[in-house]
Amino acid sequence: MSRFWKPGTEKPRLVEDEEGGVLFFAASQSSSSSSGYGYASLEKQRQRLPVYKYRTAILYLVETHATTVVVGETGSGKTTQIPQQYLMKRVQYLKEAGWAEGGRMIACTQPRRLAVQSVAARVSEEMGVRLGEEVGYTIRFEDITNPELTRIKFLTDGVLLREMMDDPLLSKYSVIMVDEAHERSLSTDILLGLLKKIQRRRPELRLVISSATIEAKSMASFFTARRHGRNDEEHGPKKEPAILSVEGRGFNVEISYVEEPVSDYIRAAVSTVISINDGEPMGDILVFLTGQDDIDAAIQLLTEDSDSRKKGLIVLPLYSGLTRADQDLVFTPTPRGKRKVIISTNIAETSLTLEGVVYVVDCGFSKQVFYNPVADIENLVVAPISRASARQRAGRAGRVRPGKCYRLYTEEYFMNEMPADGIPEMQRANLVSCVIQLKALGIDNILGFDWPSSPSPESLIRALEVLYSLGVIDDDVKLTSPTGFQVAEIPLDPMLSKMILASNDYGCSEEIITIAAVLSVQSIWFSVRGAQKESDEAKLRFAAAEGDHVTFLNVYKGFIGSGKSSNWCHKNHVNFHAMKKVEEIRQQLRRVAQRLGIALKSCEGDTQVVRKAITAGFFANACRLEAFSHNGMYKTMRGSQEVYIHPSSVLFRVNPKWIIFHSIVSTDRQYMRNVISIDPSWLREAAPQFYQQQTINPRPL
DNA sequence: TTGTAATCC
Repeated sequence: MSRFWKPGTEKPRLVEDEEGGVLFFAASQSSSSSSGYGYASLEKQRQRLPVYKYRTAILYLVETHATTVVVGETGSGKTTQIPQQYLMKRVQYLKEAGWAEGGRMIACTQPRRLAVQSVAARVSEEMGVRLGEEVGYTIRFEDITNPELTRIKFLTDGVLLREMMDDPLLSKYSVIMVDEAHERSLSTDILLGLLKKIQRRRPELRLVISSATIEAKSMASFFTARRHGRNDEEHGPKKEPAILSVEGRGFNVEISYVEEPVSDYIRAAVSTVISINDGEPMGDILVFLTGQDDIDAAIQLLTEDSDSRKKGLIVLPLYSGLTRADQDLVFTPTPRGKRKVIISTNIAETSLTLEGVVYVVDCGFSKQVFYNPVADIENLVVAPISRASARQRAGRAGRVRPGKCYRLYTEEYFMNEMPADGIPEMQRANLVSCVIQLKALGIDNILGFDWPSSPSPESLIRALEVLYSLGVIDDDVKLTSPTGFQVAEIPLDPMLSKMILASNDYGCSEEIITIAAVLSVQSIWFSVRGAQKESDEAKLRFAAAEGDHVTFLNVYKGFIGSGKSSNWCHKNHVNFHAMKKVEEIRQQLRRVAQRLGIALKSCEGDTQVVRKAITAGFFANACRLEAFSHNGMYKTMRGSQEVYIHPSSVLFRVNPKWIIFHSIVSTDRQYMRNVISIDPSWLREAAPQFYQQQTINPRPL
């Protein structure tokens, strides 16, 4: 298809930069107003967005380049504007050219569900169409699109990856925009690698990669073909990616650093808040700490300070584990004469935007997961953030007017020691799900896959080992049929998927699907700090001697028996919202299971078959109680690691001889969460090649 | 005798 750019119309100024990319500089000097939108019409608001000025450039670049990297801060309007500007031009062109519409859609991916919903709503409003018609969205459990009408579709990158299993070339789409690519989430990175492959097969496909930082350069070089073919513009797009820089809408943020490194960032954060309150004009304060413990400690210190109480500080915590009602408190407008202090985890860095923040206090750390492929254990550790994160945090102060950011580390540290970019999740995560997804898409050479950032070979090999032991891949590292394909089809971790497949043989698919759904939510228990005692007592009402998984079945049964009552949940310290989510996941899994030919069947209380099915998926997590152990020490069958049952488990202090755990949290010890007792003979039944006879019999000490 | 950074299908 030829491009629609028409010579003679307004032409963007393009400048070749030193690396062969195309950099577009602002065509107009007129500054767009950045202040609040007031009562301006939507169209007026839109014209104020920086990206509006660049629309012809964007259209031109996308038409003439296979890949366009758009760099722009949040708020530049690139997410909402690029898809619709592009669509309108394209539809107009196709009409003018007398062509029927190709029927292909524009996809725009986001890492988070909430972003998908809000951006789709915004764009449909701007275009004056009903959501779900020309503009729609798809997230898990929600498909608000119409196959006949939808032209722009917003979706999570996870959903787009799932769509590839049915349509590997994503042939439904003519343009795919990957937003927030700089966040480098696992699914974004997988998607980028796959899109690069698709591009070779579909030269007419256009990619727009949107990134917030100077990471644009590495994105562009990733999408640059290794061997440069002839760039024949008459017959196709340029292979070299274009880079388009869109100015941001934010205000200046004045940065200050501490002169000496601080030894206690919580105390430092609190005293910074107090001095802002004493010496700076009105405006809310956002403090970045690492987790709930830090936040509670800081709030404690702040409320002890009688001065801050007197001076009308409203102190609010913010983290994902809070209830929605508590989270919503941070969005309520600050009363006149008062000042809000929001003490938050990383959730305020990317996932939600707080209006009214003028001051940011940044401790320089966040909690991050690191996967150890040798031990096959994920650790959550407090680690230094990157300079990119630090800039993102600072930017949160400049959304309504010029702001200030107080960094609780030295400028020297920022310049010389702080890493420029964070480590992509791909290099920190367990890759079992990622590898099976690629396998299902026919990527044979996983180790040689062209990743945006290569994961460690150790992690890949560990993932392949796990999949091999599950019987999901064979000796030739190919997906087995039907098991491998079925496991890939189920939207869960492969060990959970295998457990569901096995439940068919044991006649307990209804129970196992419930268990899989419960294990997919954070926690079904409602926990209030300081009220563990009541919570523990409530838990005992459901406790099963077999372990936590069977306990979940009892809770689920009670929940259904109550008519899914929130009151029942409240009385039993069960999290109603978590149970609603369990129901949703459960319904989806039942549909998938039926599609795979799994009979939906209940074992009517036979907990032995339930535990056997669990063993079929989680045999690698078997542990044996150490002989003569007085403190409940277990050792993993694989690797002989010291592990303990988590005190929140119903089997805590019960210490059955043989158990299987679902996951490990490592703090001062390695604690197993969600454990179930088993008979060791089931291990050989589930995985004969994994458990040789001799490893199960206790060795002489 | 204890903890839950943030996401997603």
